Amino acid sequence: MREPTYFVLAALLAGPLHGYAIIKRVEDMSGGRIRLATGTLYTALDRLTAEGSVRLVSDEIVNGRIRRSYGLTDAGSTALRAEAQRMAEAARLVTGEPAAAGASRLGRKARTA
Amino acid sequence: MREPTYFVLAALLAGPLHGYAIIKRVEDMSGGRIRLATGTLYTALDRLTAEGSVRLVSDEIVNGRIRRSYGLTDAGSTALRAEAQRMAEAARLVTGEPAAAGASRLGRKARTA
DNA sequence: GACGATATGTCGACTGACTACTTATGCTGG
DNA sequence: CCAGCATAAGTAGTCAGTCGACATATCGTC
Repeated sequence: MREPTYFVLAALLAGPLHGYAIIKRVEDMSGGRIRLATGTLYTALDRLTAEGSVRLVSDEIVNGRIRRSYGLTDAGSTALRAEAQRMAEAARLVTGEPAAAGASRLGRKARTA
Repeated sequence: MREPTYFVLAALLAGPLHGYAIIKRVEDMSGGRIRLATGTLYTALDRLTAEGSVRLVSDEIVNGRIRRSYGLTDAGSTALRAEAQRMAEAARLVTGEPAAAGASRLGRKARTA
């Protein structure tokens, strides 16, 4: 899973949002670092919907225009948490920080560089 | 940076390795989860060399065949650590774990979303 | 001598992200 | 009053990176 996809799912953790709101939320969550282009967002939403990580939760008409809200499915939530675990472990390999609880003896930073 | 690229750099953290050794090291580091295809590895090494994250450190002849060893450059090491930081932060958004080491002495800040 | 491990490398296909563009409304300032 | 910005949803074309398959070569072993 690549970063934009990950952040789209993460943005929906707290509840369903519509497209534009996802863009804003991701920008906020990432400290302004990640700015999803609409092309990235909507193709990602289509893909995530097709694979069952996300689902369309509402289809309202606001000001004469459609507003689609997307939410995480159980599968999406599970996939997101699994991905977060993988990322944390991968990061630990480099940062040398031990796992918070139940640390598996991953070698600390090697002295030899 | 995508996962295979990240692991190639991470494998070189402890010192230079040749191509096949990188594949084995990555498999080991990731608990068998990541198996680099040779196509992925050698194109990644070419790309990383071109962008200055990796450099060819030796060109030995072993058993009549060339063996190329690659090592991290300072730029590569910096990029890798920066990436690990980003990944750790992104993971934290989902896992909800606070920053592990170094956070304790700062004293807990008020809840920042 | 066939096969698996070691070892390096190329090529074409595929996925996902990016840039750029389109359409449309509401609000605000000059 | 209309220019420009924020909001809002999308499409099309392109590009980068990964992957599977293939090619080649040596060494040990069965």
